[in-house]
Amino acid sequence: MSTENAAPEESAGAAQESAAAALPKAYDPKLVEDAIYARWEASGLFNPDNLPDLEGGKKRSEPFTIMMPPPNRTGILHVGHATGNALQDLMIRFNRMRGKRALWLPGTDHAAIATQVKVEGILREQGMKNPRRELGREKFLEEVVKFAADSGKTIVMQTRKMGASCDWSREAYTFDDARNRAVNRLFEMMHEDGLIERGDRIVNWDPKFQTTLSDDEVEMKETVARFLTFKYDRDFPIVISSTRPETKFGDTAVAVHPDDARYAAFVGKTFTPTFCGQKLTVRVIADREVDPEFGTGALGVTPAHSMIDADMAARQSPVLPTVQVIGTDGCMNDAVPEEYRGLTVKEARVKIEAALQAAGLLIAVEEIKQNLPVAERGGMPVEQLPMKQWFVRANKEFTLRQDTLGMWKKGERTTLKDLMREAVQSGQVKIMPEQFEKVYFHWIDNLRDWCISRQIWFGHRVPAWHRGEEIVVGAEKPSGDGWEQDPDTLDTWFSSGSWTFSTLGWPDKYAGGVKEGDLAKFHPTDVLETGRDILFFWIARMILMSTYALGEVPFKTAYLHGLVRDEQGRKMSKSLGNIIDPLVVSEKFGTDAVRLSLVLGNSPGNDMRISEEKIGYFRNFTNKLWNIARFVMMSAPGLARPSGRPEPKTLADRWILARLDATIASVSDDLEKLVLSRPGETLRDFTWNDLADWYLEIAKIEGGKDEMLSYVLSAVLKLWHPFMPFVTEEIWAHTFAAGKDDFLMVAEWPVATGAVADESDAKRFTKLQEIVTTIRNLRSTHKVEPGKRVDTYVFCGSDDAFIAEGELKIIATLAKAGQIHAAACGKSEGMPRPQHAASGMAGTTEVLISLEGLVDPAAEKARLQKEYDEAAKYVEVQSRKLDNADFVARAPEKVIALERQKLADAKEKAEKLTAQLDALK
RNA sequence: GGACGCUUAGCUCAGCUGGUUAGAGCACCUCGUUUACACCGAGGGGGUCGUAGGUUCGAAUCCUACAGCGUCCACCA
Repeated sequence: MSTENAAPEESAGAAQESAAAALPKAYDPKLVEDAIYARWEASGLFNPDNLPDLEGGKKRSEPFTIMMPPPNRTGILHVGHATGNALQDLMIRFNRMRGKRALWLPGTDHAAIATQVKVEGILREQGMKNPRRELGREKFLEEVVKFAADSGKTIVMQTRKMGASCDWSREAYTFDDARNRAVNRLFEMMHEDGLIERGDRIVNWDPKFQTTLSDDEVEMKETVARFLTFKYDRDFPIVISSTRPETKFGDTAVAVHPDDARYAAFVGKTFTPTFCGQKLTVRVIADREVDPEFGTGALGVTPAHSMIDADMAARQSPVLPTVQVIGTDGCMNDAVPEEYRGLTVKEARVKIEAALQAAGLLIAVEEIKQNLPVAERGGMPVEQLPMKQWFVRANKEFTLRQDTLGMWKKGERTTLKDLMREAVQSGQVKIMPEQFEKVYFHWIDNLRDWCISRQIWFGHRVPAWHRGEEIVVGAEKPSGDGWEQDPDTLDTWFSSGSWTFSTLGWPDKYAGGVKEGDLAKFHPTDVLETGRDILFFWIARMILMSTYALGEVPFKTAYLHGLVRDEQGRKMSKSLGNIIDPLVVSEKFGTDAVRLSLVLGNSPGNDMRISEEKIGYFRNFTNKLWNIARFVMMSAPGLARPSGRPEPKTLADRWILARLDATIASVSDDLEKLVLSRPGETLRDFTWNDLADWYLEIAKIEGGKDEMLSYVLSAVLKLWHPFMPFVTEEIWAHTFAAGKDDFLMVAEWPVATGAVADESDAKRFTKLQEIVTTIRNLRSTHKVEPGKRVDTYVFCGSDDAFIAEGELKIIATLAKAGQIHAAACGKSEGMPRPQHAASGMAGTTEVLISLEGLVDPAAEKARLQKEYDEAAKYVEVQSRKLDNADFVARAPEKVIALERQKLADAKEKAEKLTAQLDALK
């Protein structure tokens, strides 16, 4: 890794110069990105097992692991994926350069229902009416598998385009054989522990896609509903209300509040009213959940079609019977009178209202706002139906297995809910941003049993076998004849819940509670970075699965990014036409620019806005860095890979090294803490302001900067690499790379070497900048011709650092001053003041430029007067503050000293401005 | 109904545990073809930090209430 003894300096320099000249003036990402990615991939360095030892031969020991949230194989990557990729690659590349064994494991998600729905849609567009029926299970699945395969390929290609340094040799798919073994094993274990059971419960049913849904897949949509107040029949003594009269055929009770005097006499009695031609058996029950203020204070209880009613029914003794009146097709079933059978719920609702009206039973109709449960996917209404399904029991007590790792005590009684809660409460899993932990706990508190069986075809088949009434759980078909595998598939989140450990070899690499291979090396993972919208769907379920199966958390930190919105803050959607396709903008502006625009200004949990304008800004920045490199290559003929920190020769050298050190320290510290936006901003400020605008300009003046420029540029490239890998790697190849196989990607992260500029250096440099700015300002306001050099006089204030000859030359050049007359504090007596001059203040330093005739004396006077007024006002404010006895008595010594200094400076400034004003007369 | 978050320059946002004469980028105005960069450089204008109280020597920063916006959860049959 040493280049010190390369070619003789001169020829190396010449080569460099011509190389720089050969570089185009503008960086063109299109020409280099694909080739760079191909070289990275070919190097094998994405695989942590191939990473080189550290300097001094030290082995990499500490792992750093991220599991890529597998994108759904439903199409193409969107800007949300690109955001995740940029953030994860940033963390991975930083930690790789820091010397860790960095593993970023990629993959894709079969996404069961989402993919099947997508393919059904495509087949319908192609003319099929009912693809599932027309094709049959086997043929239909072939179509889905084919689609998923294509989609998977596209996604992997797109992930490469984004520059993701993930280990493709370990790529996983949620629906491959290894993941299937994990799913089956988990199902068996949980079944053995009584945590998975088959039961008759009320489930969410999607009549359109003909499948159950979990609670999290159901959303509430506000709608206007007709709220009917009526009686079942003339003789029934209680008036009830409902927005869904069609379900009343399934009523088995009327519930009232136990303290409601109006109905107390009826409680416990059973009636047999006839509702729209159907004889009901209705018990009047008391339940504290009933709100006596709402409606009539009495409600018809329909245990078959409402989870809440079902809960109420279960609390009764004896338990209320369940009468199902709606079928899986979303239509009234045979349990209702003939005239209603086969009607959709909507049709039945209208018909019943009319019937009640005709019979004189309808007392009132009111339009009310109501939240209707609809499918998260598709938006169609969801029915609650009683069905026999498989459930994960969140509240069931069980005994922790003996072969878990013992982060939780083996053999103890617990519940899945408690495991999920404790993982975060104990601090073993940290959620960023922290406020999401509350949301997480709240979700756990409200969690019901999780229905995991789905009636769709694409997915992991439930590992259970039926023969008549017999059921056997297991991946293998039981011996004997007549066994049929359960036709249902598992909720896609059941399989993705095991993502962090199934991808590392579980269960094969987990014998008797001992982790082996990758599982031992990389689990628990370090960070799980994903969108905040899947906190419940996925984060919570991974914690559940991992703590249950391994007794170990899946990751130490869950980092949740917000939604990416358009520049007006709207969600991106096809219908709005405001979608930003990461690949399209990468093509236009370069991948690095896209990545920067997704990382800078992005804080965990908060939505962020993105626009082409913003990406364009970062494209400009990549070009800026490119040109900084071009400049360094041209102006430093001895450019070479630095072996250590060079010896600074001038004030500017000491200053830039100190600034670089501070930048390295701050950027490293932030990235360690997973603060990802601020370090990018810190770096940008350093690169653009300190380095390009000041140091490089000074380097042109001072010269002899080969070592300094080599050192600073190489550090800057390393610091930027995790943020914008392509342009930095490309520059590296043209500058410091020892050969084709020497990648910046595995260069070691810079270390702050300790401040080299003391406080007086920093102060002197700041003063230099202020003086330059003041002169430029004077020239600009007095419209001095651009090329014209004017004599300049600088009178340092009482607190100013001495300005040396070398610095005067810098000031003169940067500010295009002519001769500079300068005097340090207390040495200005002999120095002449110009006759005709424009004057200004750089802090307490007076700056005058000699002018033949002022452009506008009145304007100049007004300008100085304004400046004086501000200074005078500040003097007043500060004086008042320091005259305040309470302030002087209570504020800390340091603050008081600081305020005194500010007052003194302001006074000095005001005095000098007074003199300047006088001189104008 | 409950919880959480946001409200700082025309726009997008920084301002960590209270002490800056309140910052950046974009946009805007003026000037500039100086051999890294016009995907650039130099200079400039622009904010009583949502409102009202409170704590404090001192509040954009802490507390309370209110308003507006947003998100999540629950859901009254």
